[in-house]
Amino acid sequence: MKKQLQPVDAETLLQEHEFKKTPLRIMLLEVLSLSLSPLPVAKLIRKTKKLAADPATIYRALNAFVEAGIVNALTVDKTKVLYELVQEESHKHHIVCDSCNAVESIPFCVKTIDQQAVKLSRQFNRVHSHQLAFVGTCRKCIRALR
Amino acid sequence: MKKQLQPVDAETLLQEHEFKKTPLRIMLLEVLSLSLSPLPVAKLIRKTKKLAADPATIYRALNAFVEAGIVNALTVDKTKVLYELVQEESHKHHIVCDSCNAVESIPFCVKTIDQQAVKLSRQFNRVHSHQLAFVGTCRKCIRALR
DNA sequence: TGCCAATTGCAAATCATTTGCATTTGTATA
DNA sequence: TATACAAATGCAAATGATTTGCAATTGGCA
Repeated sequence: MKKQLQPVDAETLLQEHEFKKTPLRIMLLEVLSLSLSPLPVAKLIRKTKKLAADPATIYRALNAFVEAGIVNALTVDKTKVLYELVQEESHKHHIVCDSCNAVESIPFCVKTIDQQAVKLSRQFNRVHSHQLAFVGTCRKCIRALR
Repeated sequence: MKKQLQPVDAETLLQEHEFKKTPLRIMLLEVLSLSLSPLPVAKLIRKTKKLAADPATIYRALNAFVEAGIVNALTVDKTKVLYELVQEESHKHHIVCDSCNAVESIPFCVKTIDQQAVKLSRQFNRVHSHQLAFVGTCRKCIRALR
């Protein structure tokens, strides 16, 4: 039942998306792939501090990854953005501790989420709120765009 | 079946929460209560421009309302925060157009959301993504806090 | 090896939001 | 109705994360 964490082959991933294999980008993808939960930029900066990369460079890399669909940016609230590698497997949702910021993944997609999913998360016993927003394109815009 | 929009009694609401009944705060609550969808700060500034209130004052009012539980701040993504009056009735979720920013409410709570809910939204025909995060307090923090 | 575009570092710019502080305003009470 | 005090406001300045311009560096390919 326990899922084995397999480090993604960062170099291959970069190559597939026509990115250069730079030390920073490789390390970013490795850190993300080895993390059990989505990470904030601050933590990514710390985890790559060996490379002493400029924050601007890290932001640029993350934005490029999100744009390419390699990485998902999860906005928990105004000031809390977390990055996670997009995994082949299931789309994930998350539960965040508003005290220590611990993040746990809930391996259900919206389709099947219900109170059960929350209960299944054993690390939490109080859920104060949740935020859900779908993003898409409305008909008016689709018409206007063509 | 059509829901009638009833303007909230802003003054009573303010009084109940021990806020002073100032013109700005009254108008903010009225604008929010009359809106069919959550509104960004920019729009709230425009809708209250008669009062020529300082943005700082509007932010302060909104934060106070959120803190008091009168208003809900919905974070769609990093740079898109929408405010809505908390209504007695059902907890709502939303679908946002990433092109024109139109927002539509989905009158289902997570408990019952599934593909059906998305289909029921007639204004949209492409849904690119959705973000869901529960916020709560994990056991570790609850233990630490007492 | 050499070239060119992608990536980076650094500094400066951005921009929404917050904060400090003096002034004004709402409300409770005499 | 007048008085007093905390809440609310306006204004200007600070904040702070993220972005951008630009010159220098680096990775990948001929």
